[in-house]
Amino acid sequence: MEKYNPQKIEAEWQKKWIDEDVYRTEDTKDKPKFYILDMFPYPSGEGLHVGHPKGYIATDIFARMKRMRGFNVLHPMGWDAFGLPAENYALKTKTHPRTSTEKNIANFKAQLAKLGFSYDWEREINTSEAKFYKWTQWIFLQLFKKGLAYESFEPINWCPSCKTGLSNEDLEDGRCERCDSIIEQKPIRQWVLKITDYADRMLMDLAKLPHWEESIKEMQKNWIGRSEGARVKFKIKAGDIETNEQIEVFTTRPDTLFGATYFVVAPEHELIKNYELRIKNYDEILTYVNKAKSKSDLERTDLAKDKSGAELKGISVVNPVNGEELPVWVADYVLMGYGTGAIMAVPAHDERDYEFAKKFGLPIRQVVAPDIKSYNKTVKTLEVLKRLVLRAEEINLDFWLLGGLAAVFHVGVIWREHDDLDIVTKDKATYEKFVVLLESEGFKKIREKVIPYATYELVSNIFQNSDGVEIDTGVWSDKDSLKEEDFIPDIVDFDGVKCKILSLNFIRSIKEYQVKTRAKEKDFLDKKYLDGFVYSEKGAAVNSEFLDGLTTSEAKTKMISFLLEKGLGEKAVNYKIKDWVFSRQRYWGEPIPLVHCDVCGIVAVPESELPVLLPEVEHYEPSGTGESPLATITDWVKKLCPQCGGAARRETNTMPQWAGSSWYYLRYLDPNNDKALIDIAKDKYWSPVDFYVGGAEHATRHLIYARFWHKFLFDIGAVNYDEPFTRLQHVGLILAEDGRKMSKRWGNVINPDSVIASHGADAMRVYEMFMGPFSQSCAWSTNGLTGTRKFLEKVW
RNA sequence: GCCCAGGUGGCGGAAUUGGUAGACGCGCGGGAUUCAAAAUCCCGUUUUGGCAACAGAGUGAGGGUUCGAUUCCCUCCCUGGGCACCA
Repeated sequence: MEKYNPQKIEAEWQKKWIDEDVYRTEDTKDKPKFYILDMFPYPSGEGLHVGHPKGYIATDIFARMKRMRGFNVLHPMGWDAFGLPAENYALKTKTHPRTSTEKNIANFKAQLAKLGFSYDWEREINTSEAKFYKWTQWIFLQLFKKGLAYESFEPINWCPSCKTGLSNEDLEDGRCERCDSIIEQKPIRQWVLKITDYADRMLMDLAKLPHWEESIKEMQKNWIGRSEGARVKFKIKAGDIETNEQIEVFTTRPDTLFGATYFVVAPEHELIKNYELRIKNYDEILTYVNKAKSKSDLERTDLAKDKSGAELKGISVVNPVNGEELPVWVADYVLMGYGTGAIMAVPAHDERDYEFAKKFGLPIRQVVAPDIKSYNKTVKTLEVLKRLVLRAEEINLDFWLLGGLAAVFHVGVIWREHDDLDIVTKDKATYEKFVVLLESEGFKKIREKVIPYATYELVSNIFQNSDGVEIDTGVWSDKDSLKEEDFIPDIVDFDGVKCKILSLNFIRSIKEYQVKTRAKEKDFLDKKYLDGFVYSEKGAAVNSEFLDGLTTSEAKTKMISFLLEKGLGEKAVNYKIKDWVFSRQRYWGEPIPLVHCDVCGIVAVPESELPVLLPEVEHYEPSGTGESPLATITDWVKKLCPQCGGAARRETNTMPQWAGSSWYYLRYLDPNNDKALIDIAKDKYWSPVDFYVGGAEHATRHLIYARFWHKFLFDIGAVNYDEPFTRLQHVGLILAEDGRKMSKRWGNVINPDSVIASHGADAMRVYEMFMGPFSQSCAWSTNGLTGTRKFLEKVW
């Protein structure tokens, strides 16, 4: 027999696939659909290294399996083609970004082709092509019309090296994610998208995504950063006179209001300016404020540094709960960007306040004591088993198959309480109702349809509780493939009700037992609240008049209703996420389709005039003045106002690189539509994306932005579903053989082309799937690659 | 500091309804083939004792539940990732 020769085999078949156009995807509706997507790459000049295709290999295997199982599979690829590297390259070489991008795309495509992927290239997209970004601009206009895009002059993150404003998501440790420069706060005219309006929904709807990785959902949760508490109003006193002015704080611990001993505002807080004449030491305060403002965020938020601040002499505030007068301080440990930029300080129960109080000799008053009872808590443990169930979607019930010792089958009802975890009913009446139902109609069908998927390992499921022996008589499957997304397409029709067969987890038993006091609280109890020990946990209220003796959560509720009654506060929710700074003062991006008119103000470019084409320029350099290079093209900037016809100017800022990627997955469904974003009927069939694979570094950028835009598109009726990606899997990095990141700098990059030449594409594909847990980063090993090649030779 | 994920041979790593721990691959040892080497094929390979049969120990550490724990629960340690003066 001929020797295994991958180079020959692979070339032969890849040619055949192209000649016969086998991977063209039609919009036929006679098969169930499956949309499987890779995060599309930025076509860099470096080309692919072996790490890039890992995710593509996985999705390709999955797509092929789904096709063989009878699904109509959509598996497209495209290019995230706007962005800084092409622009920086243009600055250096005067090559137009479009030229270098096109070259890079051709290179990427050739490299991908050799790996034998089954993409439908008819649906290829490129975010920098006018026929694509026309619709990116269209989405922006819809956001603008709904008041979700606004112009702002507030200080924002500014990268002095890239000479552009950046969003919070674009920072890493206070540095520019691209060039590592330290970020400054600079007031720049900018466009901002109101992502905060969607914060709550983006958080709540994470619950709709059981097939997303926990770690990514967790990151998004933290990024959105919802906290519940109260807004409390403090009256301002100037000298001895109580004014009618009030100042608000946000707190998550309204129960500690009796422990407030002073009050702090951020250096940027308007109180300072407004009370200039009342503050006796205004010069001193101004010096402090200016010093704070001149620091970068990185310096200001450095945890290691000492607390600093100054007292605003001549003014004070009144604690609404006991009328106590509190001194007001300014300190840079309070941030203007969170809550109201002012806090009530409770040094006994907050580490930062404690540190500050110690340094400046402010009083400390305990109002929470650890509650021994609440730390000897009862813990519940669940025992979870997998069951075969019949799911009747029409009547929203699951039927639980029971196999008695005599192999007689009954059906029980499962109350659907959560998505994956259901509790078997103990209600006998309901249970018997369904037994009757079954006995009257077709045991036989259930036997025929269900039994092939079931096993009867009764012996291995005899359990003994402390109560005695219990025999589990359920019918379950030993087939792991019975996951919800992989339901067996067989439908059992019983008593006119159609049921799917699938396997579900359910709680078999709940055990309770006592847990001893945790070490942390025990330390505290032993010390009996000694000085030098901050207690920021829950407990019982003390020294708090009407709250005394209540647990922390009871005290919170009571305090909030007290404040509400007095009109001095209310329940409130706060988020960490900030609005999305959406404009960039750079060239290679989508022009923002707006016009500035002296008479009408800011006017949208009419949709019929889209796309606003990115004009050619002579110089790509960002001006550094807060305007993009487009501002220098006077002919282009000049534009008649669409509303009044008078003289006006185009907006010259461009969109960030995240704009195109926030919706590109939709365009694959209908890439050539020039009448609409996409045909809503095609969206109905193909959406949402069933399986999405890409790097975890996008958890709080691309994946937040895309969910935001998608929900917006859902709200304006442009799409049918309110979440874009059903299942998300992140792919781990491939490190170089020396354990470092693959990089030109280290000279340790492995090129897929040379691997394919030496071992073949199949060996590389098998090896990359075999390296270890898919989502973990892992070092390349030539020995391992050789192993898979030998394995393939044995198969051959 | 807080949140999340993880910790199994010389190495990458299998083992999820709680039921034979170490699949598969790499490496290593031995053998076959060869004049010799490479490649290939076969056998062995957690560890301790033993010529062997076999016996003991063993999934980061300690405890718990169970007839039975890599798997469930608690406490602690370590590694990786994320967030961080977020009130």
